[in-house]
Amino acid sequence: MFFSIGNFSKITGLSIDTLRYYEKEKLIVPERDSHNQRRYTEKDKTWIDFILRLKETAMPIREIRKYAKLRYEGDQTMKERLEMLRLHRQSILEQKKILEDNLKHLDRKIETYEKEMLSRIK
Amino acid sequence: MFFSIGNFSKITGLSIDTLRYYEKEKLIVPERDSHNQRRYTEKDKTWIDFILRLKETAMPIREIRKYAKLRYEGDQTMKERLEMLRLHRQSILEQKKILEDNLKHLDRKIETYEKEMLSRIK
DNA sequence: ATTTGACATGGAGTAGACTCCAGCATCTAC
DNA sequence: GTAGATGCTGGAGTCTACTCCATGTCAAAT
Repeated sequence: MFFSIGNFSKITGLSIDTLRYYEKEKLIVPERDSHNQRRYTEKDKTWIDFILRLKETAMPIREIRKYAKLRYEGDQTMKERLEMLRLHRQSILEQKKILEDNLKHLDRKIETYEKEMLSRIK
Repeated sequence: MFFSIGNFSKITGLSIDTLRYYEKEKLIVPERDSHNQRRYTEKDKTWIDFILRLKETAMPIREIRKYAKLRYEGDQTMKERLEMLRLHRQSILEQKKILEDNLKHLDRKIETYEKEMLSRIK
């Protein structure tokens, strides 16, 4: 089964322009049919879902491109990719820590505000 | 005690240009001395630390400006600010959830990769 | 008295990640 | 056989958040 760029846009939620931009940046490079139109596959769907996860965890396109390059090079780059994933895992843990720290701080601030509001009513 | 923009830059870790940019965006507007030079205070330090926390939790400058405006308007805007903080708290929880979900997924992927690597050695 | 250093302003430039557009090809429906 | 939908390319434009630059003021050091 293949998807045209329009359909792939719908199932991924990415705009057609974004898909073409990602292709220009070599993140995802679909095959072309006899009329030079893009044919995205199920595999492309799996791949873009992972790309989106990398984006959600703040990986810049430059870095995703590095990973994509390895991936398109095939199995012999597995070790290198695994290394990238391990590093990225660390980055996610750090992002989580920052959020948690800020959440704690925010909760204290909200509490202070609430007390202040109460004392104002009295 | 006052800080010149140079000193304030050092203690906040923000560049002088960024501080001036934040002022243009009305995030933090320090007093001026008789020579029109900026005089940042301890309060400004506390305030910018909070701004940085908002930035770390992905609040755009546009939104921080809204909060800053309320804050500069004084105590009567407290309720509104509290409401903003509560909403922002929700946003942090959502960001955390996304990270956690992605971490779980990444961990499974790493495991798969590791198994694949092992089976390759055999 | 002049050089140096920190500060000021207004405006231009940059990086990243899209987003939009003009001009052209192809397929389908009427 | 023409209109409309969909696709293609190359390149320009947009938005956010800075970052850099030219020009100018002022005070302290030499």
